[in-house]
Amino acid sequence: MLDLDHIVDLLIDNIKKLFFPEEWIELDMKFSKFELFTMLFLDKRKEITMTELVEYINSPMSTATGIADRLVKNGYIIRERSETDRRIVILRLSEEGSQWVKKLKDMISGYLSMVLNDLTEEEKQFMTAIVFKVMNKLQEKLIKPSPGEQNKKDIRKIEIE
Amino acid sequence: MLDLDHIVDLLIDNIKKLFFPEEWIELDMKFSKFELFTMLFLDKRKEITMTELVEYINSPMSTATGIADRLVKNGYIIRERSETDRRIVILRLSEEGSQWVKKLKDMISGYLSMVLNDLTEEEKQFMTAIVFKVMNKLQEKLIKPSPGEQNKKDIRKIEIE
DNA sequence: CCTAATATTTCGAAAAACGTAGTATTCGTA
DNA sequence: TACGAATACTACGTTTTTCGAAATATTAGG
Repeated sequence: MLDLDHIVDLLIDNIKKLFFPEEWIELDMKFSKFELFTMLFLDKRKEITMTELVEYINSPMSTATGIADRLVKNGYIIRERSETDRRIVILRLSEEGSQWVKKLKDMISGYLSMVLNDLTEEEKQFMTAIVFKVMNKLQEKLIKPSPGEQNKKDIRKIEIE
Repeated sequence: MLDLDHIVDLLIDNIKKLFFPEEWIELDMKFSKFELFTMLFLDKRKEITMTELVEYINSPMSTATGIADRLVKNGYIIRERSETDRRIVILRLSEEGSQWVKKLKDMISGYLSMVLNDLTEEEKQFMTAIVFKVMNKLQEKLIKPSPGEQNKKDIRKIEIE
């Protein structure tokens, strides 16, 4: 009844909704995906350096500079130099930025609790178990990516031949 | 134990993975999001017109033209005129395009079946029920968006009361 | 101190999205 | 059956975003 291909199609339909949220949510996406996740990261960490940002969003430094430029210009974040090491730039959310993230997260919470409230206790329990199982399985698989894909990023140990 | 805020954070982490797949999958995303969903739509429908494409990806015509231009140029789709109405352009996947979509869908199927095989029969049953319940609930909520947002697009069947 | 390393910005180029104006074809009707 | 409106797209130019390479500023190490 629910064969794999069918489920894949269903999955794709739902992924599309994430990529085009404006089609079904009243959410004015005034941010690029980089900007969005930068804001979310800032909301979680409160203060980050450019280097930390680059590690998180996995982009070149120059891209991160552009992101910070725009977010500062539009008033969503604050950029200041570290007092102890003046090379380092520290980013924080502005009041407006915090508000925006809060609004987004509230919206997500809203949908989430709506959905969760619709489930029975038993279903909730099963769902928790399933989610953990799925995440573990994926993690496990992804920890050892296809051969030749290891040492792809972060500091490399150089093999001396 | 699993409060709402926690789940939201978890959700965001996982959404990030969808937006930055190259960080955890060996998937060379040579496509923009528009191009990607155009290919997936073509894979499902086999033949589409520009107008149908625009309806699906919800973009201006000129954007769609650009998408088709690039996909044709790179050999993933074929663009031809309708015989019966020469204004209409018909898009189809090329052999290379089909191959690429197949590869992507196979990869998704792979992860999916890996995860599903890890679940017990009981869990699978619960999951199916939960997924449907969740999707229905969301649908139900989204069918009546915030007031003033109705008749936004496409033709609606009007309920006569 | 002076050189290397670190942290970040600047600059310029390329790609993507899209508004507006234009072209080609078909439809409707008089 | 001719001709203006409607339809289906494309072309062009601008803006935004990403990002490589070179430049700048600060700190660390010997």
